Amino acid sequence: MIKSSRPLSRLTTPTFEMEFFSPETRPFDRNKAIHELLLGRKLANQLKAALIKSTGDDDARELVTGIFNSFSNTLSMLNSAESDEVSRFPASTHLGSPCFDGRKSEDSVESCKPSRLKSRRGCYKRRRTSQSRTIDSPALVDDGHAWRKYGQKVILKSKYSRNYFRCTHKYEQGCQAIKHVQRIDDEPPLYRTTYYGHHTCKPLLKPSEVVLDVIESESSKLLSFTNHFPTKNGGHGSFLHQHQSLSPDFLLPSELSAYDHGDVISGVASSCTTSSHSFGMDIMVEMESVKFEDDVLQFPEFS
DNA sequence: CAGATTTGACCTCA
DNA sequence: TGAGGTCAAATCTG
Repeated sequence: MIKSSRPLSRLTTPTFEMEFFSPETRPFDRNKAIHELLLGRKLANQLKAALIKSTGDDDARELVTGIFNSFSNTLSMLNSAESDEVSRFPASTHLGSPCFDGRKSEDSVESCKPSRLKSRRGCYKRRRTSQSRTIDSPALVDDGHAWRKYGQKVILKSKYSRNYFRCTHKYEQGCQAIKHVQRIDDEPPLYRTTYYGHHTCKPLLKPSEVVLDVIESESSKLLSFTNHFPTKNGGHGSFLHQHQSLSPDFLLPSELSAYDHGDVISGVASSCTTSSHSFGMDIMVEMESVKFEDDVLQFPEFS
């Protein structure tokens, strides 16, 4: 049988890629952006210190503090693609629905529906007042997770359609994380990503491994771990904000120079803690704040 | 051919 | 009742 050609409507409908990856809005270099933000924050902090010393002007100090916090918040957004601030579905959602069984079982859905049309009745519930976390960004940010698009919808009074994504591992591992992405502005381009649920899927690498990425510049060095790693209390480590309060006792010796972009470090981050920002996300930590002992990453401030 | 995307239909809820 | 969220068949892609 000859396959029917693609309907005209599909040809005329802008694809997600066309809509989101126009030349002026192609994905940006996330690491560079993070580095620039860190640099900005550092400079704001220096300015604040200088102001305190010289003028003591409260207004100026407040302004600089605001700038500093703004940098921190943006960094936090970039790093916590998935945080535990991210929503939970209501207990009844999906898990409580008659058809939820972690699916992949397209068959299992089948099992709970006598006929195709009736089948969907009651098989899913709309999220209601579940918490969510929204990030606005000038470009699409790769949050390090594998997403699969499952829908697209024209939104009333909105120029751009909303795109719906679920975790690729939804059916294999029952991961309930989803996100909605919508372009909300033209000039400058602005994308709103709303995350619901959190990733419960396992990382791609072995739990004892993290991929190290070294971001380097004249003023500072950063380590970026592009995978999860386990913590003492069974969670996953994260280093949002905390590295601001590091003890200088742990200034990094030469060990780190032995590691380079993309290195895989075997071992366990033995002493990091989970915080309100603590799972399933990329981890950025200032180079000076970690050290290696017997190839084990040490995060002293959490010991 | 398996996995991803598209898109119309269906469903829930305000 | 209709806007928005999800499903799933059809289609595409690597």
